[in-house]
Amino acid sequence: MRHKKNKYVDILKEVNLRPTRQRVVLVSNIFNSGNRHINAEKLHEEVLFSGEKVSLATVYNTLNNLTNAGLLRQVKVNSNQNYFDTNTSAHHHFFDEVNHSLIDIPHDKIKLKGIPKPPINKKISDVEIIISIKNK
Amino acid sequence: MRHKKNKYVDILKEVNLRPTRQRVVLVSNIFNSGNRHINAEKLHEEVLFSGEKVSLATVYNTLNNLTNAGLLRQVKVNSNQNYFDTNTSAHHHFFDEVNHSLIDIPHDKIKLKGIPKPPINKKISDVEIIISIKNK
DNA sequence: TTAATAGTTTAGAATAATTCTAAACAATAC
DNA sequence: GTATTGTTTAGAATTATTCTAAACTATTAA
Repeated sequence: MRHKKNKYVDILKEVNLRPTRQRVVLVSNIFNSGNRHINAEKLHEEVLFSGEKVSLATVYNTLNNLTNAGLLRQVKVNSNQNYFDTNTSAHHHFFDEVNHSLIDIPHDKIKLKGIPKPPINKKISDVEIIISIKNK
Repeated sequence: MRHKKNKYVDILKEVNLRPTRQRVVLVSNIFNSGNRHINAEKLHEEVLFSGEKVSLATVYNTLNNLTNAGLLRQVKVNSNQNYFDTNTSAHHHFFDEVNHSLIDIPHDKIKLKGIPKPPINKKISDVEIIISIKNK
């Protein structure tokens, strides 16, 4: 049973993060179910519920680690909590103001025309479209 | 000298907010210099610096009052603090990641095509484009 | 005008998300 | 295996913001 292949261990190794028990647990939780938008508190609850003991500080650390490693991306919306998106490629979002959930919009679905030049000595690092939605 | 006309008193009256000393001070600070993007802490400093005594709680209250009255609009960016924009009409923003400042982009400068339909029973309440910029 | 009332301001406490600290612990390299 | 280095943890600290309730002030009605 030694040398069992573990996808999540490999993910962590690839970005030079030690595959500790906590990180493997978190990474598997985050990445085992398609694209997700999650916040620290919610992820912590999920992990605790699944029976693993991980502190909230570690959840924050790991989310930040993964973001810095390029495996996650932060999405800033009109909510107190920070959301982390498993989809790190260019795309946009619906933001549901009622239940604070995010829905991906594929990048090429929306065509943008006329993006102005940034001020001198500045360059564009990101273009985000957030479409807020509420109940009819 | 009674009945001196005061633009800022009128602004407050129009939205049914009592023109108290503090509110008049804040409103004149906010609106006397073209379009601005400001946060509570900064506004508080400015007002104190100008010699007026207003508590930070009142700054927060007033910013929220004015936002609810439709005289300000919140802009959510990747910063800890909330920014309030004196331009409440539809438009977009550059967000300077280095010095956390916002720059307006006129609404009709950018053409959007292909905005997807929101999920059933939801309607779009807002479309925001935030173009993050950093130093070259 | 003045008194009553209804809304506002304030200091300071409370809250909530997040980060920090430093001691205990665990993964990796040798 | 052991040393080294990185990680986790509980709890404290920090930061932005809101809340509380007492003092105060603008407005209303007389």
